[in-house]
Amino acid sequence: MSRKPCCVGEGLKKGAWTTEEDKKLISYIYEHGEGGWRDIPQKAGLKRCGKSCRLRWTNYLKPEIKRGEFSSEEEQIIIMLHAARGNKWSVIARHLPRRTDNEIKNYWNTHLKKRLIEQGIDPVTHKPLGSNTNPTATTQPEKLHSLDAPTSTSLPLSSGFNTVSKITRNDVAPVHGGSLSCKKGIKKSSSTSRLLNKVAAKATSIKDILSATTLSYEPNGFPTRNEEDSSNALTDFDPFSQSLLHEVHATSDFDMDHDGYDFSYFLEKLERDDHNKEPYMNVEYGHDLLISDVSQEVSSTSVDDQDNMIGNFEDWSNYLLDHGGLIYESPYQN
DNA sequence: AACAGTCTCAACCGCCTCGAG
DNA sequence: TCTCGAGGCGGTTGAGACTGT
Repeated sequence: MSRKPCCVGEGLKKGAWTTEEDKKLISYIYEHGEGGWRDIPQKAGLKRCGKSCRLRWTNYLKPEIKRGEFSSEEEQIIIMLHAARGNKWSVIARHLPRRTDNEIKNYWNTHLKKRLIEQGIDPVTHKPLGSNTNPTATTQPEKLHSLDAPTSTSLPLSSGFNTVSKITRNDVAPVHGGSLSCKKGIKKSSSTSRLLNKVAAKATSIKDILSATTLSYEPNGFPTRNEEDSSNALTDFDPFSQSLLHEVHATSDFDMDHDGYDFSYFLEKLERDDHNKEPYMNVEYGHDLLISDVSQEVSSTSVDDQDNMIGNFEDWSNYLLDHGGLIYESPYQN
């Protein structure tokens, strides 16, 4: 017994939405609010199925959606979260204010995945491609960590990171076929390790990010317009402002051309901490690094969950800040 | 200019989850 | 407890844009 498909109906239109249809949908939702998607097409005078209306609204028309090119910080947060959670686009989207899961998914599939491959990193496992046999997957361990990090980065098999290594773009053999292009404004990516350091530097602003994007809504589903508070945050807020970037660049010697990929060390530390039951960050690899309990995944409206996420973010950033010397010093750097 | 190959991303599809009755 | 429908989610598709020859 199979369920009747949602979008079965005579004369229902498919394909690209027209401006006129958009106007009708926006107008209806502005007046009546979101919800009751099944009834919206008829009430709004649209020959679309409710699901199509919902997708069009949530992925494209919703006023708070941020469109346009992803910043390098957004890119790297995606990479990091993908490493932690896999293709959980909706979970990743919750950590990227004003981005939709669909947009993130598309961006991953068309840009980031290729770039990781180009760098010799398996986009599924986030391990070096062919790590068991690839001699380039090992580098001088003494160069990897300036603190008391172990010189070996091997992990137990169960961790899924048994052969994690530090690699640089210069280390990576050309991808088979070698024609992965970076089109349309794609910048050379920086490494996840730099991401972690950058995010750590910014992590103290995460509360601001979250609070700035905690919007109140009118009954019609649109953000409350209040010049004094959250609406300013909505329209003006840029979680990756140039001033922040400037600070980060100043402290991390940001260099797009010489990248490491030492996220693995971070994960290794998590693994060790978990085994040792160290209190300050008790999460396992495979759990959300920001939201340690899957059952507590963030609801965008839950204060408790948000606090929980902030707490995890702080733990995470503290870890990174405590290991500020993690940045891999590439032997190829000048 | 024309064509073919490639890329991008909006939109669709089908399954899953959750809550109401 | 079960059924059903709404909404959510991740994978996939295909039209149009872009690029190379």
